[in-house]
Amino acid sequence: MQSSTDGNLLRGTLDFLLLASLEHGPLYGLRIIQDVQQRTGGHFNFKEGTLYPALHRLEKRNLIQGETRPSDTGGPPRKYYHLTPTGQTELTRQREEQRAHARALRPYLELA
Amino acid sequence: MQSSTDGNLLRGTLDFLLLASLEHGPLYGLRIIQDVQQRTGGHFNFKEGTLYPALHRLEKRNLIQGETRPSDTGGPPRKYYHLTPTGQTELTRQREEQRAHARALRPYLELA
DNA sequence: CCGTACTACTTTGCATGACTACATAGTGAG
DNA sequence: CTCACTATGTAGTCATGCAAAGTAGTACGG
Repeated sequence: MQSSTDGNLLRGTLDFLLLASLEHGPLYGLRIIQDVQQRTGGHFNFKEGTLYPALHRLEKRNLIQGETRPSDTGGPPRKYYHLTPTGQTELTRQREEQRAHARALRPYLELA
Repeated sequence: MQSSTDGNLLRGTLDFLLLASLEHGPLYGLRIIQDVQQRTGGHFNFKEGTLYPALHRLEKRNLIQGETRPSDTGGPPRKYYHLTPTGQTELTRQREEQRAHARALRPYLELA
């Protein structure tokens, strides 16, 4: 499991997080996990069994594309993923969807 | 399907919406759907096949409790659900969880 | 070389839960 | 009796997050 989130809350957000992580340049798998952890103050920390299937899913949908490169710090080669044009479009769409979701939820979060 | 939301986004939010709907007094199933629709400006509108199993799930966890009452407008009897003390506690917990989720997501929603 | 450690990616199997579609039933009108 | 409307219920399907285990590549100590 992850530290802070119920798995159900990650659903429908994971793909968005991955796409958004690649928005400013290619990253490889394990690096994405660290990236998301940092940017969310440790809130999201999923494991490889969550990450890699998701990446493959996105690649199959042609939203991202992977490219294997040798590691520069020693270690096995890394698979760097970058957004495709379709992926960028989808990211924009999902960002708006996330915003709408947050907006719709707001009345339920205020007050007790 | 629903109009605005991807089903995955509803996951982990549905139970919270239901609990929150009952916070200010008992409601019956179909009425909850209308209630949520209204309070979210039509964003969430799930169907009976989504609602009832969720209600049963919550009742099995003793977070809500149902009570059948005759309809006051004609029609079949209605099952009014109300929060149990445990349910109220759980609602508070989930509300904080939702807030944390929204907070963690914020950096990804800003800017392009 | 060999064993160990670390990094990186992959896969299997499972459990959860939203959705579609359909089923059941109470009530009142005509 | 039949039709329409309301209300609750459920079976089957599908997507997907997760734990756990496996496979490699690289470097280093001996």
